[in-house]
Amino acid sequence: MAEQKKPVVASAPRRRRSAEVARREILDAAQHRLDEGGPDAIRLQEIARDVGIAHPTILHHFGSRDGLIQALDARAIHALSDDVSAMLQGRRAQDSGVELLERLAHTMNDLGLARLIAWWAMREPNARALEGIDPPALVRNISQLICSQIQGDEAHSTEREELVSFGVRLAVMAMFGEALIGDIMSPAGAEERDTERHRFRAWLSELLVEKIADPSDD
Amino acid sequence: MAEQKKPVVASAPRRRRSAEVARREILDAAQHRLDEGGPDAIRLQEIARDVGIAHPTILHHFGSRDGLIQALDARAIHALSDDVSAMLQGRRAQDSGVELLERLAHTMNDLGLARLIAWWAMREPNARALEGIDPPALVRNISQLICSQIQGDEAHSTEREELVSFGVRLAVMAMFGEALIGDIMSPAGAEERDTERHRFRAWLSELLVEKIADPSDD
DNA sequence: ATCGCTACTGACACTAATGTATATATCTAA
DNA sequence: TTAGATATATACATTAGTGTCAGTAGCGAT
Repeated sequence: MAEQKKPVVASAPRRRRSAEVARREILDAAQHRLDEGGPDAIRLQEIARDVGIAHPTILHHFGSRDGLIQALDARAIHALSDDVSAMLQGRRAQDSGVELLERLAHTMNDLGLARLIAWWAMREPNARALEGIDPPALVRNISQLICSQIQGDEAHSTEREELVSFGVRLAVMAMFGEALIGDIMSPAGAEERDTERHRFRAWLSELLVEKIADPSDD
Repeated sequence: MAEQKKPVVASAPRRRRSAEVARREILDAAQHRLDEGGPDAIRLQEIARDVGIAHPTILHHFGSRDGLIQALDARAIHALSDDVSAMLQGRRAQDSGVELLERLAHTMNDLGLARLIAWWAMREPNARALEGIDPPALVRNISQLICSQIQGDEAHSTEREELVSFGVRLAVMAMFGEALIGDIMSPAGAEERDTERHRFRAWLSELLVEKIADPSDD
């Protein structure tokens, strides 16, 4: 009974990925959509079209749209974690502020972290800690990690602690802002804009190192 | 034929606002929704319920959901404009960096400007200049306005111009970031958090004034 | 080779949100 | 008081987007 309708046109030959690869491709496409058009642009059908699959496949891999978004969050969080720990292991940050800022800028921009964070922040009231991953807490912890790393093992006063935390906070804020609205703030063309941003970061790192290394005020 | 169904329960007595008041109430509610739950939370039916009206009334006043959002944008832009020009007229900003920052923080936070800007930025690729209002351009222009105001009428070198623009840029970025993810960065309770933020702003303004007033480097 | 697992698909059901049509109530003005 | 204008309501249409289901096809293992 109920004979299955045969498609009139032969459908394109099916490509079968491993589950892992499929998940990665889907996440990449979703990330791309988010970067291009914001949260509203994360549509299962669109993402599926980008990857070249049918949208139920996404649901097969992630369970639901929300599952996909959670996976997106989790991936970004882990990327940030790895990034930061690599950065901290590599060198004592204090003596090369520029590299720290550049690295931070890269993570915020190219990995699309700034957009994700901003999105979390907007949903914050209902921001649930998903499967053990609490993005806000992790960002906070990471910034504290950087603070302690900069301060090293030397004994330090409360004022100095605050000084360092303000410095890190400023750096994070600035790089976050740059990633999100840097384009808005600088009117120049693409090429010029890049060098301008580099100079801005260099200027900022100098400012920070100066201020933090020599707490001459109050 | 087709006799109109009479409502069984007497509906609440209708309150009739002026168009202006209605628009304002609706915009307020929409803004509130945006602040609470992010862009996705801007739902006509929910907003209507908040105001105490039926959702077609919103469509009557704004034409469409998109019209509502554009009105929201426009209102925020004008608020920012007014805010900034008032700030600039009031005093030469250079000698009181704190007030400038506080004012900026207020606009970003309480007026919900940061969220709107972030939202624009996310949709940026397709960000259309709506009915003569181009939010990114306006933000950019305003920051340039501040720059010129700070620099005053004195003759100034290119380096100094860049210095000032970097300073303003940093201030805007920091206040923008604070408004969006300030909560994430500071773990403390609400009371303590506020004073912490004030101290951060004070610190930053000092930093900026110092650096800009005395360009001793490079 | 063929067998089983599962990635994948097309068709469809369901929901929720926007938008439309038309009637009604309230305010202002004469 | 009446008349016009319009802010508002109810009911419905439409669409778009998520999620379900049952069947298909590619790949690895025996």
